[in-house]
Amino acid sequence: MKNIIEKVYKASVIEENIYKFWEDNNFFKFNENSKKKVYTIVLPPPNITGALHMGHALNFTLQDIVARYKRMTGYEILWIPGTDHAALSTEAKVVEMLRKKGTSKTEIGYEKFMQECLAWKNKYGNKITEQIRKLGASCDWSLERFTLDEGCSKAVNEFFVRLYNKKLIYRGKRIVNWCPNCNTSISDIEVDFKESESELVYLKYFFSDNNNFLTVATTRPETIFGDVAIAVNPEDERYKNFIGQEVTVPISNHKIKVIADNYVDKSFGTGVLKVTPAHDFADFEIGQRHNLENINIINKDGTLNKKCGNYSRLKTFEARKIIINELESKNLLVKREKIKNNVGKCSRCDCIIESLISTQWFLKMQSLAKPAIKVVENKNISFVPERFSKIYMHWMNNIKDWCISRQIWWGHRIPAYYCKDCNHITVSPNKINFCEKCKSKNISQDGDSLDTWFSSALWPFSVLGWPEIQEKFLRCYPTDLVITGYDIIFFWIARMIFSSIELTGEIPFKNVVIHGLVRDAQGRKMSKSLGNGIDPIEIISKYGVDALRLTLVMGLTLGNDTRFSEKKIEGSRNFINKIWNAARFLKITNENILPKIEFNNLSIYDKWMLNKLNNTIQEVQKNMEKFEFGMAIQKIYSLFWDDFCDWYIEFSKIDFKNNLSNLNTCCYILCEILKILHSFIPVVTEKIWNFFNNNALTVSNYPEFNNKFNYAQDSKNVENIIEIIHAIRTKRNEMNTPHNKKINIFIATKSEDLIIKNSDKIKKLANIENIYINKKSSSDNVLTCALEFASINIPVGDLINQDELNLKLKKELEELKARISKNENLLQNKEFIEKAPSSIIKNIKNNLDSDKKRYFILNKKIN
RNA sequence: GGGAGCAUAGCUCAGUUGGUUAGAGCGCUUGCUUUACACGCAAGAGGUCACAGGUUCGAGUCCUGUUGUUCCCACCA
Repeated sequence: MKNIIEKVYKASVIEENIYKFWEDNNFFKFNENSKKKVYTIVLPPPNITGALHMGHALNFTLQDIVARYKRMTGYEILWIPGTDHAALSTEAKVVEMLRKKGTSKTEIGYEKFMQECLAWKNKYGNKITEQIRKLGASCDWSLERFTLDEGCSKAVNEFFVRLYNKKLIYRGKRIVNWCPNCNTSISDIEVDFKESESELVYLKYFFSDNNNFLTVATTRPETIFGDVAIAVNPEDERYKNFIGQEVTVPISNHKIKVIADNYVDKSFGTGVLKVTPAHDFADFEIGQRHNLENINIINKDGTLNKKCGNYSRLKTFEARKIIINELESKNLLVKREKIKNNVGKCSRCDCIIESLISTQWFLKMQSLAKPAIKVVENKNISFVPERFSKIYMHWMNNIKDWCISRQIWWGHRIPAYYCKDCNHITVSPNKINFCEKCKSKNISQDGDSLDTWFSSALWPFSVLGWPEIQEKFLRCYPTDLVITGYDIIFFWIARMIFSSIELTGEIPFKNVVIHGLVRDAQGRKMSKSLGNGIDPIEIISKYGVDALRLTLVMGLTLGNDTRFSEKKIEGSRNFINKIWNAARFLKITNENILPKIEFNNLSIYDKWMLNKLNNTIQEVQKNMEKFEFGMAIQKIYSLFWDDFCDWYIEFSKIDFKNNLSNLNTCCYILCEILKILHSFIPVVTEKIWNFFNNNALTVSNYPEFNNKFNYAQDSKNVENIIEIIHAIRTKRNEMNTPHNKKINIFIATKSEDLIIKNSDKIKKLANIENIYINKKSSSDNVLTCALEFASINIPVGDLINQDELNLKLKKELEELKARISKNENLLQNKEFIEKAPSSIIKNIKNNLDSDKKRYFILNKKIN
């Protein structure tokens, strides 16, 4: 064995086998017959486009930490993996691929195109599921799903039909966001408003019956062809008299009326607004209010249409420049000025969004939002951190109808059929071949597909077999947890909530845990355009998945962004190597070592360590229940490194020699720490566990807090020994005496017994030749260290600069003095004594006593 | 325009319901091949907790305001 365990932990070699070991043994498989309580986690299915990024790594790490923790604390875990068909993104990728091959989607046709997309899914979807495994995610692969598989499609159709029948889904000709590049409508939340430099141009609209004109300011002069009115605020004294009069649109020369509408801001521009209902959401509403015509002047490819005369076929932004020139040359321009305004861009391709009128399917939101607000208000669903519920609430309270149809092929085809004979629309979950009204066979299915989030919204229950109500659904729904980034609260979380309430009558999950973004070392968002993305899979092959997971979760605060850097991951790797070596040390010390507490043979050091472990288990468990992962791992880290390695193993080494009983206890403690570490760093812990156990760590039981490990007095004694050793080491350093040089010390103490009994430890860890207890040092030239229960004197030769030392002592004395008087004042303060809890008062009294003792000794020494 | 987050050591960040002398990792200084680990060990330096008020016996933590910064939402053409 000695030769087998490498001195440095080699992650890549070991990781390959461990996940396979878990999977082959079905450890992550949901057991329907289990009597355990079920804990269900909703896994956010990654897109099948591209590879997993750092955000996924964080997301899966957090989910897996919970899954493994819950599994070890006795739950039956249901965690169903899957992928999302990512309608628009995938279609764009496949279209691009076809373009490179010299063909196109229209050329190959619908069926063939869908096959191409499916081929893409099979290729890249599998790559992604492999990567999820690499991240160590302990999900049940036998239940893997895809948002476009048969079951999900069935759920989607059912959803559509039910809501259509309730008149919550409707088809209408309305203004929508149109991406000329993706060539489809998109929903409001897929538009990002970005500040950009624009030009505000002031145009003259002449009155029909005189030579006066009104000046209108606009950033989009090319849309004048679609003007149907100009609007002023009814309260605006400047323009009151013009309301109802007729003006001529410049260049276009069609006549429109001046109308009054409260929407118009008197202070912006000239206070006169041109109304173009077909190409502006606000104008659309004005148009509705005043019963105005919608003149669509923009084609779906972002060019002006034939209503624009000479300007037709030009891109809107090209036409704009030329129109401004023409206006200028015809003296129809008053002025131009640079302004900053928000321009809507497509969140997927960053192309400028056109607003235009189009026939689309919409989901009516008002009535769906109400119960979705209530369940969060009532805390049936809790957001962690809490503040995200406010963001959710605000959005839900101001929600608008959701445009759910997309002019693309890859996705769930809209289950609506149009009758060419009677114009009736039949909406059906199954394919039909005749009109439900006139029975004509002359029907065709809607060519559009549904927004990808329409199917994601059903994910928590569609993966449980809904619309059929199966045993699994009854047992596992509502689910317990979903973890996701704050960037998809609206896209996904909100939509799952209202869909679930509407369709199942239940909330989809009880807890929504929100994490932030993973940024680069400089705090920048990782992005393709910046080229600063770090591939988690590359990091895994270099440092191992445990190191990656540890880095992502160390110091993490939920909801806040976190930075990832090479430096950080080195630290994590070092920690993992430390665990590896501690285990290696125990194993090579005695091959027959077993994780077993030898209660008859416990030293005070064992008891001290068990006591610490026990307390940490309790604290960590509290943190885990509250999803405080960063805090939990911090405590385990410190327990392992600072307490277990730096003190406990070092103490134990002295007793080890051939004492297997002592080693076994040490091994037991290590294995308990492995258990609480396992959910964070599953691979290395499983591997090490394997040194000492025949079973699998991943299905072992999480340790529980136990009062029998409350060894208060022994622990206190060990703390005192540690304090002595630490004090000596510090003094040694002040004396410039290296650790490898033995020294003698004199200790004055009332705890003579304790020190005698543990002198071997003190001698070893502080490298002492002789300890003289309660004897006077022959030399007067000594360094003094005053502890609460002992005073240590170290004889020194002429090695030491006495002045420097006195300076230090004086500084310490000053500090002591200040603290003593502060605490004395505090204890004399009546209000403090009355109001402060007794434990605080007691602590202050204790501190005061020990400070006074130290002060006394040091003061004596210095004078 | 509305809302939210952040501001703590040189850097990156923790800090749970207010409670002794505010923590970690990295970096830095000094020393060390001490029977696992130099991806290590030991010791150390380094902080008016952004600023100004307030509540309280007691404030990094609660309240009000200010400044800086990041983000989200919103139809200023």
